[in-house]
Amino acid sequence: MTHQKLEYEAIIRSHGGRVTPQRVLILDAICAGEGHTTFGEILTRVKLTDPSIDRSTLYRALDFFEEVGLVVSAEIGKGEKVYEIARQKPHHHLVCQSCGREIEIGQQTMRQVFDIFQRQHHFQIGMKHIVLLGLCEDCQSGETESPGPM
Amino acid sequence: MTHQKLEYEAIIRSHGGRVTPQRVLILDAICAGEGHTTFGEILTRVKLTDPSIDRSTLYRALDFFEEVGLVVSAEIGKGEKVYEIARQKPHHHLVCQSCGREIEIGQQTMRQVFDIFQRQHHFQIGMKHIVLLGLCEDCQSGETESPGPM
DNA sequence: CTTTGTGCAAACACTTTGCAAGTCC
DNA sequence: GGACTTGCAAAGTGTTTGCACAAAG
Repeated sequence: MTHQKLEYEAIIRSHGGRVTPQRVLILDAICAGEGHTTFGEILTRVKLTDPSIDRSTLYRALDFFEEVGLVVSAEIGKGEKVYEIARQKPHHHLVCQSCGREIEIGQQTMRQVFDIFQRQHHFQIGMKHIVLLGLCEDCQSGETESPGPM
Repeated sequence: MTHQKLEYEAIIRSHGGRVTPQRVLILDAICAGEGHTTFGEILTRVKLTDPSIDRSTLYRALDFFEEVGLVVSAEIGKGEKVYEIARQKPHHHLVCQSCGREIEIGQQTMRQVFDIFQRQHHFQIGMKHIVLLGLCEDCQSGETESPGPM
């Protein structure tokens, strides 16, 4: 984790941002939470080291980290938002049954989907390449537009 | 929709609840929103007919409807909650690659998943029976437990 | 007539914003 | 020193709660 910190700093700086002790602390706190971590968890963890850190600082830092791609967030049930360090992962696709177009599903998206199954069925998806069929944005209007039961 | 109203009333009453014009209006408003409807949409629709209905009434009504199973809600991105009338739909499964166990994915779960693809890729999943492979709750601990990249 | 539901207003919780002081580079 | 960040406090949003009155059964 330590040598990665250098990379964080480079990314932060390359976006015109500054490396402050608060931000480092926050990143550490997110790392500390294996996988997804909630806002509250991060705040608690951060406050252990520096109780003077304000909620607004955390909000702003998380926004910034997401913006520069250091952190990804995903919504999980009950309005809870979870954060985690971004990294490269397997790909998944959406394929349009009408025009054949292939769309790569983003990391964030798949994370959200997997989290749902994990939370609601305690099931860990193991597929490294999922393909889901349906209609892409363009074909949704052109197609039969069947609004029937999902 | 009209003859279903009788069923709603029966369900409401069977739970010791009362059928008020407000509740009927709210149910109608949810029905009117083909599929998922947000809190705001429901409120707007309801207020068209009766502007005196209060937000708190809507919150309480939705809670009640969910409690008695008349309505299901699903979280979609950004803390938005969507509501819809509960009913039977196509099934999807999770299949354990270790023990072969088959788990049916709940309506709510799949709704959430589909909403994610819709929102983030504007893609409408058209599959009537999706099967996802992975590890079920029991096998997650027994198996290799590879915590590696997703 | 009893119990439940509604509307209103106040209370809460969570997030965002403005700004002066502090800090990074 | 200049630009970016922080902490604090205030303002927004969205949701919940207390209570007297109204309505359903």
